[in-house]
This record gives sequence, structure tokens and C-alpha cells, in this order.
Amino acid sequence: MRRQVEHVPVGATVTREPGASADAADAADAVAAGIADQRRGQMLTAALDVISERGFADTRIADVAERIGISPALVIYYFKTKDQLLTEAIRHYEDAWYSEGKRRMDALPTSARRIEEFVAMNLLPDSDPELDSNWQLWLDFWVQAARNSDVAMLRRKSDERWRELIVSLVRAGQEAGEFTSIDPHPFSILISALLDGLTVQIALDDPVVDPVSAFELCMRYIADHLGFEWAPSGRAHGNAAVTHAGRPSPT
Amino acid sequence: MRRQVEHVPVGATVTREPGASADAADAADAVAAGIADQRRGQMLTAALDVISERGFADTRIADVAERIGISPALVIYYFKTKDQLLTEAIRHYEDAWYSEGKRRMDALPTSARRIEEFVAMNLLPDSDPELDSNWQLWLDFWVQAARNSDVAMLRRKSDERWRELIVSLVRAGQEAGEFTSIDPHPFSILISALLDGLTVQIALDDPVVDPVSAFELCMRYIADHLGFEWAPSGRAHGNAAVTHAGRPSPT
DNA sequence: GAATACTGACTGAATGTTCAGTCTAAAATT
DNA sequence: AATTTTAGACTGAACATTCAGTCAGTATTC
Repeated sequence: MRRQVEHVPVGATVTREPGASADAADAADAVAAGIADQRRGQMLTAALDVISERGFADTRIADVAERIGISPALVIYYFKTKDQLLTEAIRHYEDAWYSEGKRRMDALPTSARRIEEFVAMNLLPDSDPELDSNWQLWLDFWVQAARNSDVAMLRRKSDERWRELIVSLVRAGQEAGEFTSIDPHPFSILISALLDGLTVQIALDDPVVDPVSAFELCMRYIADHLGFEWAPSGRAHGNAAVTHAGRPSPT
Repeated sequence: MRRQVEHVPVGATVTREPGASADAADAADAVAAGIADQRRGQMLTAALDVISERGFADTRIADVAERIGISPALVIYYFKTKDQLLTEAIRHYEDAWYSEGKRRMDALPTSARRIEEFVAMNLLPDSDPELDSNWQLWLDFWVQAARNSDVAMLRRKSDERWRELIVSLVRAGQEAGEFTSIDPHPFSILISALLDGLTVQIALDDPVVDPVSAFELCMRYIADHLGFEWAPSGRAHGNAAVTHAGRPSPT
């Protein structure tokens, strides 16, 4: 996470540079994003960078301002308070992560492959720097969720979405004859807990749980319980296999 | 965690009150603890209280001072810096938790029961207020471990101890014919990850994962994989079944 | 009477937030 | 077409607060 943003001098119009729009589809919202929206996005990602570097608690608005090359006052101009900035940054990340996750999974043919992608997104480093599983980030988010009811709701909702997705995935796989018929509900709970736990271990650089082995451990468990064949295969890491749909990412 | 500590007026001698020592065994270290050590302990537990209430990042030395009824300066007098206080508080908690855990498990007859106690200690509320699984506390600790190498080492060591304990427990159970013969290593990793994950869910008040159901989910998994009989039984919560060895707790 | 425990008053640095005002580009007016 | 107006983006400098840590000195204990 070292997204250097070029200094944008005071009056420099970053607004419409119609050259960069390759596909007309989302060129609309790329352009429609006025300078204000761009700045917001800029600040949010900068905030995430700082959080992942210094930790949530030690993130100062001066840091995120400096990273973009603006004055701290401007940050407050956009987000009324520091708290709001950081809270929205979390929301931003969580949303981006979810929608990207769904996108990738939709692009895969079998339920087994989809589940694998899901696990990979949780445990393996990602090629997309915007989403790159910054595991420590999750720890910080959880701590926030523990005291900030807004963040708490956000996380509950997010968790629920993911679990439902697992459930429907398992169901689909069962109907397609890929999976054993087990109750998907407790399974989804166990999986999400297991993933969180492994995230903790990875984030804390556990000597016996690196990303790859965690991934394999988890996949082995899943394959065992859903009754399909699975072997470590090539994917090792860098799950960009399905990525590059042509756009930079939904900022 | 709402351990109200009575205000100790300035010169009040808390030092030796030989009345309270029932068993001569550890009366020694109870008395040997001079006023200084008592104060230290007092501050450490007070710090833990504050951390669990306000969160690690928002814990001020004034808070812990106020809780004991002393001046903030005294806290610095004992611990050179705030950071030291908090770091030692973590160590204190982790140590107390571990030794109490081992004590309880040693008091149990079968490996199955021991494992159950282990899981309970992780997931169920505890009768001992000193150890009461303050799940949020763990989240805060993890976040600290992510940036503070001292805490990181502490947590690694602690994790290793626990995993080894699981391994030896499984081995013992296997030799006693209680358990199936599976490889205890990946098992211990999976269990510890699962427990951490469930801790996250519980700490964040997940709508579908309360302590009891998490406990049962986990136990069911373990019983399945180690091949022993297990049913929800009575213990529901409040795992003080083995507690009350006669002393207040190892402060 | 010397060491230890302890405090109140203070300071200095860090940092979130405010505010008055500048600059720019587009809209409105002439 | 030349102008004035308006609104939004942006900043520097000050403000206000919070808090860890210092210090000089007082009480307490042995």
C-alpha cells in the first residue's frame, strides 16, 4: 500500500480529461465525478493507506492531507470530522471489497472455483492494490466496530452478506451435484469464523500460519466437507486470474 | 469488567493484613508482595478495566489513576511510560489467563473434558472477573501486536504454548484411546484459528454467533474430528466448575 | 533520618478544528 | 464581447484542548 498520488496544485483542473475514457460505459460516472468527488475518493484511499501504515489510532488528518499534497483544513472541509473521514474510509473499503468479490465470483464457472476465489480473497495477497488484503486493516476495523455502532452495523451487514453468499453458493453447488448435501448454515458460520481466525494469524505474522498454508488448510477443510476434489494447484497466490475487466477499480 | 476498587487514601497501609491468608502455601507471596507490588498489581488490573471499557487507544493514564484513587503522577512513578503500563497490562492478563487455564485443565480427568474446558475458557463468559473473557480485549491486543514487536512476541509465544497444549492433549487422548488418530498439528492450528475467529464474532456481538452457540459449534467440530461423544450438557456457561481453589486469583 | 510512596501544579508538544480570506472557473449581466 | 457576480475549492494561521510526563516538595514508614 504505497499509492503515491501526484501533487495537485491549487487551481489545477483535474476535472475533465476526456482522453482516458476507453469504454463509454462507465465513462459517464468517471466524468460525472466532479472535482469534489475525485477529492473525496482521493482522501478515502489516502486514509486507508495511512491507516494500514500507522494503524487506525495513530492516523492523523495531517498524514492523509500530506499524502495528497493538500492542507489539513481541506480534509475537514470535505469530511466534517476526522472520525467521519475514517469511518467512511472503512465503508469505502468494505464496499469495494464486496463488490469486487462478487464480480470475480460471478466470472467463475463452478461453485467450487467460486468458493476457492472467495477463500483466496480472504487469505491470499491480491494483485489489485486497492483491495490488497491488508490483513491488519481488518483488525483495526474490528476494533472500531467494537466501539462505534456505525462501524458495527456496517460489519454486521457485511458479514451477513458474505455468509448468505456462501450459503447460496453451497446450495448451488449441491443442486449442481458438485457438493455433498450438508446444512449450509452452520457451515457458513464456521467458514466465516475460520477465515477471520486465519486472518488474525496472518495479520500477526504467525510463524506457522502464512497466507499460502492458511489458504490450503482452509480449502482442504472445505473440500473435505463439501465433498469435492481439491489440490493446491497452481494459483499459489496473486489471484488476479479473473481480474482486469478493463477498468482501474471502483473508486 | 467493573471492578470497583475502593479508594485507598494516601497513606493507608494495604501492606500486611495477615488475616486473609487461609492456606499457608501461597500466603508467602501474598504477604511478600510489598505495598509496591500491590500497587503495581492494582494499576495493571485497573488498566485492563479501562482498556476494556474505553478501548486501548483511548485509555489515559488519568483514567487508571482515577479508578484507584491516586494521582496520575504515581502511575508514571511505577511505570516509566504509559506504553509500558499498557504493555505490561497485556502481559499480565495473558499470563494470568494461561496459568489459570492450565490449572483448570490439570484438575480435570479426561482429555475430552480438558479440551472442553479449553474451548469454554475461550468462548464462554467466566465466573472469575479477573479472567472474564473480555473478548474485545483480545481484539485490542491483536491490534497492538500488529505494531508493537514486544506485544507481537508475547502473543506468538502465547499462541505457541496453547497450540502445543492442544497437541499434547490430543496425543494424550489418543494414547488413552479416547480420540481418533489424526495428525494433531494441523488440528491444533485449525482449532486455534477457529477460536480466534469465533472470538471476533462474539466480541462484535454477531447476531448469529453468541457465546453459547459458538461453544457448541466448536465442540461439535472437535468431537466429530477427534471421534468422541459430546452433547451440549449442562455447563451452558459460567465454567467455574473447576474454579475456587481457595484463592482470589494470581494477581 | 533516610528511603520510599505519593501529590499538585505545571509544561510542552501534538493535533483536531475554526476562520477569514484567496483564487479560479463558470454564470449572469451589461 | 467585456464585465461583474457567484459559488466552490482551497489555504495559512491561529485556537483550543487534551494529555503524557516533569518536578519540587510533602507525607509515611522503617
